[in-house]
Amino acid sequence: MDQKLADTILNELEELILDGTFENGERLDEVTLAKRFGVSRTPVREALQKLVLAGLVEQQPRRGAFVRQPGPVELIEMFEVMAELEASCARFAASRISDEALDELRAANQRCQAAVEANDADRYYEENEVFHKIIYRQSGNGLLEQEALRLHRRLKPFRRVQLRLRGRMRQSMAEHLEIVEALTRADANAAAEALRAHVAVQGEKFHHLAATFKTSAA
Amino acid sequence: MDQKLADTILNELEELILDGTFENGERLDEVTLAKRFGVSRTPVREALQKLVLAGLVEQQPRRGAFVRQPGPVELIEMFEVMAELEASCARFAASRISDEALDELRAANQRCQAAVEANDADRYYEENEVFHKIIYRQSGNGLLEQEALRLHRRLKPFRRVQLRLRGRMRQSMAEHLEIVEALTRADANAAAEALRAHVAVQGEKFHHLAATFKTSAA
DNA sequence: GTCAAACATTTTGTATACAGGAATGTTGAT
DNA sequence: ATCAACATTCCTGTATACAAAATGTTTGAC
Repeated sequence: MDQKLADTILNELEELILDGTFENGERLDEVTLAKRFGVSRTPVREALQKLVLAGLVEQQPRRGAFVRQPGPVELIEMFEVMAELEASCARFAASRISDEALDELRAANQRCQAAVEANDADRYYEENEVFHKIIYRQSGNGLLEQEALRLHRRLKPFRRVQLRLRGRMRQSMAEHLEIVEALTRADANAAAEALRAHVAVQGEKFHHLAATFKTSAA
Repeated sequence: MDQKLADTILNELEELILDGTFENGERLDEVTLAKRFGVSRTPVREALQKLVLAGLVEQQPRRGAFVRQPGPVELIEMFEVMAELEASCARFAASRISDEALDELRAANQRCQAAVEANDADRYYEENEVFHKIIYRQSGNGLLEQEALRLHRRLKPFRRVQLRLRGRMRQSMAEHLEIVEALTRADANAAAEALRAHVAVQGEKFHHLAATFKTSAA
């Protein structure tokens, strides 16, 4: 039924960090967490180790583990890499995508369109995710797919924000259509370029938004 | 001075796996490893967890940890992703590389040339690594650099083999020159394309070599 | 009053002890 | 002889105990 205790702790902790429940530099005390989850320190330590590997937590020897929310620079870097990874997925997918997957892509896109017309940002967000994940999968490269999913997940909280921008959903839709078209033509370069631009715009929009929001220091 | 025990174990284990000291499906018994390294099970477990995250070890719940050498399919996938990552590095580096780094690149290339003329494969291998790592760094994206370094390291044992092929060093050199030229012109697409091809060829050569070597099953 | 040193406290890192599940071997029946 | 059920044993996962290091506090000297 349930997996290892350490894994459940890992998931919960990850959620708590991504949700922003834990502040940025906040210290993650092992015994406190252990008590909070009602387990011993051992599974907590395991979870922390993995979070370090995932980049969510920084560990200083003999000092402890600290939440490590990405700063502006790292966010830009993550969006840049995301754009490159997705471009690569599109490049491969252009020659490898199946007809069924192309249909699924179009279907997802139509659901996106419906969400735009209903002005349903949540719905759009969900279907957009489906759209992108199909392309990851259709890269035909399991490793690339994994890496893309990993970073996608990491960027989730930040990507969501930029949909609030006026007209962003509509623009995003147009970009989707261009991507599908390029994939249909099996034009690897065009597909890669379209997806790269699509994601890069997300990064820029987010950056813009963050700049307007924050008056606090970096 | 010395880091955590668990980290040294991690490094040693990683080395042993990459060196092929441990067979593919080989089981990694915790107590055996603990005795071998003269420590308790705790740091060994930590190291194993991290190796799982790194993809070198597979863990089945309540069953144990097993060495997970990549099969032919995964190797191809890794080389493909490596090519894409390096292409991305080149793309960014084209506009971000410093003049000093360009000089270093040319210098490394000259040392490569010297190694070719001396027919010194080991020397070439080393300088080639320097060459590539400069480009990773000059992508100006720390995350991308890290990812590239990670996969580079993972592919190390497999990349080395293909240098044995007749004329490969000379061909590789020519490709290096093309890369440097594109970077000098700040031509992002050309640089990306050149590096992608350069790495892809490595993958193909390796694949070719593996096919001729192995009569054993996959 | 301030600075420094020693001590106490807290917390990480490691070792060991304990519990439950999986695999293997044995025994009995058909 | 083969198969199945059971018992034993081994190993993983978790808890706890111990050691060392770092931080904070108190006390004493200047």
